[in-house]
Amino acid sequence: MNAASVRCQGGHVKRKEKAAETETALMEAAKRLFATRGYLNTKITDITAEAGRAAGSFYNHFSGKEELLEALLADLAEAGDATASTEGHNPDFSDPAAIRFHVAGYWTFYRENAATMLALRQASLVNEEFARKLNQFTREQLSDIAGHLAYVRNLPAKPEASLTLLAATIDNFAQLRPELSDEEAIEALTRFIYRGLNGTDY
Amino acid sequence: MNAASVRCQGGHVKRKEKAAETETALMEAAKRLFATRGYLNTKITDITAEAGRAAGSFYNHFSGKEELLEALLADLAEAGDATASTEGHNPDFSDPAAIRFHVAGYWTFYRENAATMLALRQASLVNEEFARKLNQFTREQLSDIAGHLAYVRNLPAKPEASLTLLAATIDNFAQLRPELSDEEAIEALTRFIYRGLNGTDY
DNA sequence: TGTACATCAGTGAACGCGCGTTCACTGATGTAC
DNA sequence: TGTACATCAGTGAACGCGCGTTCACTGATGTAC
Repeated sequence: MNAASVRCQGGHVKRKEKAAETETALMEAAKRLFATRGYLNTKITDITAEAGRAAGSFYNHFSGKEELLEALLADLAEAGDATASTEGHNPDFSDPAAIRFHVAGYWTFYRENAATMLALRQASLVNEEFARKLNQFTREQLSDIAGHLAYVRNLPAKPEASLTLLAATIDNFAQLRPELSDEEAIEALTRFIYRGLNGTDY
Repeated sequence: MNAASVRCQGGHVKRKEKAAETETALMEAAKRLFATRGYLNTKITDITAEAGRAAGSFYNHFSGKEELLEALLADLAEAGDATASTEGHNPDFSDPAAIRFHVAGYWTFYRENAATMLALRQASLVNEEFARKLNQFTREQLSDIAGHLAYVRNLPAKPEASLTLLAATIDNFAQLRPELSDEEAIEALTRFIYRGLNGTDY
């Protein structure tokens, strides 16, 4: 019955499989709890209970909650890279469509990984190390976009500052979760950012 | 020598005075610590030590760290109201000067109360109650501005959403503390927001 | 004004809760021969 | 293939640290007469 107790031909695979199952079970359980009660309010024993394992089992896989979050961040970075690299996208930020494309990409990325994003933000407040890592991650995500600003003729400020303005807007707007549908939110952000960067409407 | 041991004519004032002194000493100590190590990382015994009092003294004044933060929030609200009410300001957000005025006001307010703002944000992550209170406070601060949007002919989105865009931008930009002087930051924000709201440059 | 008692702010050692972390143990899986 | 031993993932009770919170005590201040 139990999948983990089925013998498979090759031998010496099942033990690692079982361990891997437990590890992902812990990570998934953690994400679920982070989403509802946040990273800081989630205890290690909450995670093991949610995953249906004993408390001690946690330490077979992670040295602590921080290491689990690092694993989630690694997944996030992978997902982020995957999204970014599959794009043969339009980099011309004087074209509203290009901005809309990027806004939509960020929006859905944030939506799909909200639990981990929230956890990272919370961890950053308490842990210097995570503040650095999250900062680094954000900068990597933005590096792609930095180049796109070169297409804009009349930026509102220095390129560096303009990029920060763009990031600040979209990032905080996503966190505030205004009472708008995804489409409305993406449209509002696109228009505001397009205007802010270009100084004209479309 | 010690101010608290000087007898004053009226009698029965000194005891309350001393208590008040200790209370403000605790609040000031807390703000200092919140600014450097954050609200969540600051222990009650850290605060009493920083204020030069015994641990037990804390509970003569506050039932816990939350209540101390509420007191800081009350001060903040007072300061916010004072700033807002002294203004006979220009409400026309189709005029860049009006936007600049408000941006500058928020910017310096945030700068002067950074410790409490940070503490509130951190507390909100862990404590539902504070999330509501901070939200309420922000909405009060914004209520003034909501009216100013009526002067704008061609908003980027529904008034409600436009207001959130404005708030998201300025708020997160302040938190990110870009490497700009105050003047540059205010100018960059003003221009970006003016454009975003009006759809034109100035 | 003086004396005796009451009250209050402040003290700091001690208590105890919550939770992270350990560790001896179990049973299943893998390995050696 | 079978047997005996080794290894490993998982268990959960127990331990102990950190820190919030209490409380009996002190000395100063206020009050009553």
